[in-house]
Amino acid sequence: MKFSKATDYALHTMLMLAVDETGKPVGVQQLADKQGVSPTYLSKILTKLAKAGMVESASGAGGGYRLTRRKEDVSFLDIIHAIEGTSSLFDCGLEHGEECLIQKVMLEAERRMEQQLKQTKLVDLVKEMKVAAK
Amino acid sequence: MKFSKATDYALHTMLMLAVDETGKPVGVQQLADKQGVSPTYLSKILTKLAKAGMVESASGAGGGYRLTRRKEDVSFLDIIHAIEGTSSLFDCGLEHGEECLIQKVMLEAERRMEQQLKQTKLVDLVKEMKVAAK
DNA sequence: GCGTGATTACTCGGATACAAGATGTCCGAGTTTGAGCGG
DNA sequence: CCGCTCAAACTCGGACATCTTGTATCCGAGTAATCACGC
Repeated sequence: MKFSKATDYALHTMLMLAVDETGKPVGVQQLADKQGVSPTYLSKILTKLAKAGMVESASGAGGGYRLTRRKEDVSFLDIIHAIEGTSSLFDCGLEHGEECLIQKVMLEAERRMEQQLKQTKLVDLVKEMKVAAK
Repeated sequence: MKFSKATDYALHTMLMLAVDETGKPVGVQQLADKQGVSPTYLSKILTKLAKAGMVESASGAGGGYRLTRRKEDVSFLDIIHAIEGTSSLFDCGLEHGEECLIQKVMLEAERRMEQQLKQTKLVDLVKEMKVAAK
C-alpha cells in the first residue's frame, strides 16, 4: 500500500511542464535528467499521461511533451488516476450476504483523500513556487 | 497502490473477535473458515496483530485469539498500521534543495484519510450490525 | 478416586514456493528539423 | 538562391529482464486440555 515511484515521476514531470512558460515541447531527456531517471522509463509514464489526454507529444527533432489542458484544470487526482488506475483502494473479497460495513468505511476514507487531491491543481503549486522564488 | 488482502482479512478478523461476546478465545480454524482463507495464512496475520498488542493468543487445546484492548479503543487505522506498516504512502525520491511541495500535498491528503480511519472504531461497526440484525 | 501418561487440538515460527506487479532496459521504426550540397 | 537528400535528434511501442512484495503452503516444535489406564 504505497504510491508507486511512477506516480512520483508523473507528478514531478507534470509540474515541470506546468512551470515551463515557453509553450515549446520539452524533451524527455531533459525531464529525465532533472529527476535522475532513465529517459526510456520516463517515456513510458508520459505515454500513459498522453493516453489520459493530459499531455501531447511532438515527435522528431525539437520534439517533446507539452500540456494539453490548462494548468488550472489539472488536479493531482487526475494524474494519479492516470498512472495508478481508478479502481478503489479496498476490495472486500468476502461474500457475506449484505453489503460490507468495513468496505463502506474504507471507501469513505478513500473518498476524503481523493477530495483533497482533486481540489489541488497544478497551478496552485506553480504559484507557490513563484512566491518562494522571490 | 491498493490495500493488501491481508488488511482485508485483518479487519474482518478483528470485527469477528469484537462481535464475539463469550470472552473465550476463538480458534484460527473458525476464523479462517468464515473468510475462506487457509488457517496457516491467517495465523500469520494474527501474529502481526498480536505483536501490535491488539490481540493475544491462547495456545493448546481450546486455544485461539481474543482481543486485548477494548473494542471502543481499537480504530481501523490501528489495524491497518499493524499490517501495512506506518510509513507514509508517498516518498518523493528527488533531492531538490527545498522541501518538496508535491510531498506536502500528498501527505496532507493521506492525513485526511487517516483521520477518518482513526475515528472509526470497531465498536461502531458492532453497533451497526446489531441494529441491522433487528 | 487419583495421579500419570498418552492423545488430541491447538498456536508459533521459520523456511520455502509461487505469482504478480513495479521497475527498468533494449531495440527497431517512424517523424521532424536542419544542414549540406549540387544545380 | 532554390530544391533535394541525408543525417541527427527526437518520440513510439513492444518485448524482455529483474527485483520486490504479496500471497500462500508445509513442517517441526511447543503447549494446554482431555481422556484412559493402572494403582
